[in-house]
Amino acid sequence: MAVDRAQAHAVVGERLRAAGQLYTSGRRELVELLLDIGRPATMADVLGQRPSLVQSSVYRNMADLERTGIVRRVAGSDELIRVELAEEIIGHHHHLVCTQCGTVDDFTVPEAAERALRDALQAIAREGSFVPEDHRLDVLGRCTPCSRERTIK
Amino acid sequence: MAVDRAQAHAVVGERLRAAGQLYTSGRRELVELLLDIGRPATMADVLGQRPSLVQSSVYRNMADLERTGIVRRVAGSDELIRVELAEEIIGHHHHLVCTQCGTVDDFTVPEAAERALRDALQAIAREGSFVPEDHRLDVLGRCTPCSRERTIK
DNA sequence: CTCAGTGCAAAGGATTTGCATGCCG
DNA sequence: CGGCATGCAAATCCTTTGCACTGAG
Repeated sequence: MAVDRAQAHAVVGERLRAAGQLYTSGRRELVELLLDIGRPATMADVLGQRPSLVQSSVYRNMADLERTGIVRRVAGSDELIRVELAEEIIGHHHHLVCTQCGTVDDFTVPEAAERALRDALQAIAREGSFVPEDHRLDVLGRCTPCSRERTIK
Repeated sequence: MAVDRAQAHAVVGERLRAAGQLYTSGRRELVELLLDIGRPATMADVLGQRPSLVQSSVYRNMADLERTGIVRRVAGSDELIRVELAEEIIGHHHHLVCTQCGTVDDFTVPEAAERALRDALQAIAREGSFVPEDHRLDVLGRCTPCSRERTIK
């Protein structure tokens, strides 16, 4: 997924402004970092790679960006908060979740499979009083590094 | 999904024994409770509904049951640990995750849709060095109670 | 008698909040 | 100016761990 950074920033700035918030340098840096990382990042990832950023501000800004629909939370196999840019910005995709180290990576499926999935979900959206907004299809397993390690204990 | 409790307990007891562990009353109570609740439960749910149980023991027993494959973790929209009995016991299903209150509920899709999904996943499993073990298809949205509340702020 | 399991209390780690200050519009 | 954003530190919340004790095989 090739992402036009300038455009990404434009979208983000616009959204924030629409919500009465500012696109400050701290927020810009978060968006920049997420674009760089190219996969769901934990807060530790973010803080580790941008030591200049302050923990509480990062948490608060992520929450703001999430509320504004710029960032979304991603569920891993542990209980750490992971975030990535909205699909509107980085494109539709799914996640490979390592059950051992917790790392989450992106992947896409062929359009045909994607269509089948869409159909399946359509079937779901029916009956209930539950109001569907989104969905997630994750594949759990061992990432490349972890699958190399010998069977643990 | 109708579950035969006696049989469920039999399966659990057997598995634990095979792992050199005991099916104690505390563990039995957890399994019983999970059967009652009928959906992924947080630790708070468990502790709230069984005040006699001790926090640390519940956490430890859940971890043991998870290691033994009797219980599995479920990802919600928050960072709370949620658990449910393995599909081997309660049957294959997917999850409705409320993005507002965090509640997770079970649902199943028609067999045709299930097949389509299976095919889609098959297409995924090929390419990578990632070793797939399991997958999850969740629908995110607003649960019935939350969808009734007026638009928040 | 031995080892797994339990209770209780304390520790740990991640995330959130309070408050004073700085900065953009 | 007025309000949103930031830093720093302290507070919270959930989860994990240490240790002594109990119980089943």
